[in-house]
Amino acid sequence: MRENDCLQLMHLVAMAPTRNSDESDASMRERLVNSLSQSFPGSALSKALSCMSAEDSECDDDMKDPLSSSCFAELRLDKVDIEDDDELTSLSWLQDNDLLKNIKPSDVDDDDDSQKENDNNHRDGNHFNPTHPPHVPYNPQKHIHSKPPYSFSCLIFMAVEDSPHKKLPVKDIYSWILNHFPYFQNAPTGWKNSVRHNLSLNKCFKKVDKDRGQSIGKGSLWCIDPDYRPNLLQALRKTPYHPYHQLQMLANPQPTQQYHYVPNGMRPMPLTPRFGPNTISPHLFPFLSKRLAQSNSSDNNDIDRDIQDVAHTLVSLKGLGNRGSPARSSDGEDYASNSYRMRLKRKQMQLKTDFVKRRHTEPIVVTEVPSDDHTYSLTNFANIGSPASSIDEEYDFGEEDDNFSEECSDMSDWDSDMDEVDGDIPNKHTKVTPHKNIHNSNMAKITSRKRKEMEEEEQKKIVEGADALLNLAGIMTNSSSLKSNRSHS
DNA sequence: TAACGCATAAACAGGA
DNA sequence: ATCCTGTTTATGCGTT
Repeated sequence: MRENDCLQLMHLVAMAPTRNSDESDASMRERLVNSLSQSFPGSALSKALSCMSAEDSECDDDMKDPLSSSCFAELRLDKVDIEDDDELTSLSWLQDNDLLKNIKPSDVDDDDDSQKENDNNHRDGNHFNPTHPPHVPYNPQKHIHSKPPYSFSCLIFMAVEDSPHKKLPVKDIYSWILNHFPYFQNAPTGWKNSVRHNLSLNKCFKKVDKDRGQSIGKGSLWCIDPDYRPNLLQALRKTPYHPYHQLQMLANPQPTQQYHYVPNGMRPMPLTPRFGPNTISPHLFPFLSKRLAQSNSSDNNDIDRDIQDVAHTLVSLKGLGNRGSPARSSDGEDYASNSYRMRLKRKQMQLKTDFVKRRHTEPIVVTEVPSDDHTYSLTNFANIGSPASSIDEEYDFGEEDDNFSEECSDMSDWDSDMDEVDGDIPNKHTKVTPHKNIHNSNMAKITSRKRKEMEEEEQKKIVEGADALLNLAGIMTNSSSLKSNRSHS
């Protein structure tokens, strides 16, 4: 099964749009693998890609599951060996792909230069580089003297979302930020004040009533206001240094990409890989996939919530609009072709209908204006929802949600649709590959209960694989996420 | 230029 | 008394 996923992933990697139309699948795959491994050494996805690329039998089985970690997990980059880190200059992948071939070496080496500058600033005293160089992929463990390019809102959001119960006391928020962004270990202590200030003032965050008998010390638990969660997701999406941006840039060159035209008439080079408001955001899906990956040990409610929220966001984003990108699938079909877009559009409409049915009382909180992302100032939608006195009333921390799976089961044409888009993705119910035939023959010997468990497990993996594949190709995968949700039912 | 988002600093109150 | 948490106000900077 996992090998099958790997093959699918490789297929999609090969499908991913290339900058050079005549570039081979192999070279494209190699580019992706190099890109990921160089920019984010140790990341689960890059390891998984490396395993598949090299067909390395020594790779752990776990590494073949590229969705075992989320964007947040990626942010939790292990402390990498300094030597290795130096070798893996963050921009080398750009050079490899001719994206920086027109830029002066001094520019290319800005990563190191900025680091040296940061070191100098640090030695000078209390100076910390206030901003991270816009053209250097940010590595929180490496650029420990660069202020993270994330707002405090995003940092808090990530911390809370990365917690098991999506609620944290302020002290743990501090800890999460310190652990993931060593910059703050040496930064002036004012940042804690800023965190508290943000928690208090930012409407995205709400205090949770402490459970009785729960001893967390002083203070309350903080969680994300579900009404504002899409805003935070969008704000995070617009953050230019997300680990998956490089993958995004390779797999889905954006027509909205801002380009800097070099003077000698050479090819333009991308500036900060900033997303436009309607572009596809792959990093949303690793986040979702984390919840999927956690599904083995948690109930489905959180998954439902994330699927809903992310899909809700993406539907609203009209994220199918990979506008103008003449990407082609492996069978030569133009992603921008009418037939392709029509099929995706059908799925989009299906999703839309579903979510309108399910969450018709909840406003769509997706903005195209950055100023609407954050909520120091009140926005109208915030008052539409029910003013529950306790956040627990709005935000279920673990109750089962049965309705959603039932509604999703109505989406009968999903499988066929998926097969149209990518014929290699197996149908979760009826279509059986030869590989699965063998599998099913063995399954027949097992008790029905055990078989059901195994099937559920397998479906999760299928969906995760499909998610990864589509993400790599820059295709919206809320559909596959919803499929996964249905598979839980 | 104004409005806004955001960061930062500071004062203050209340609780552990 | 001290520290932590939470709230509020003020200010400055950058962006739109």
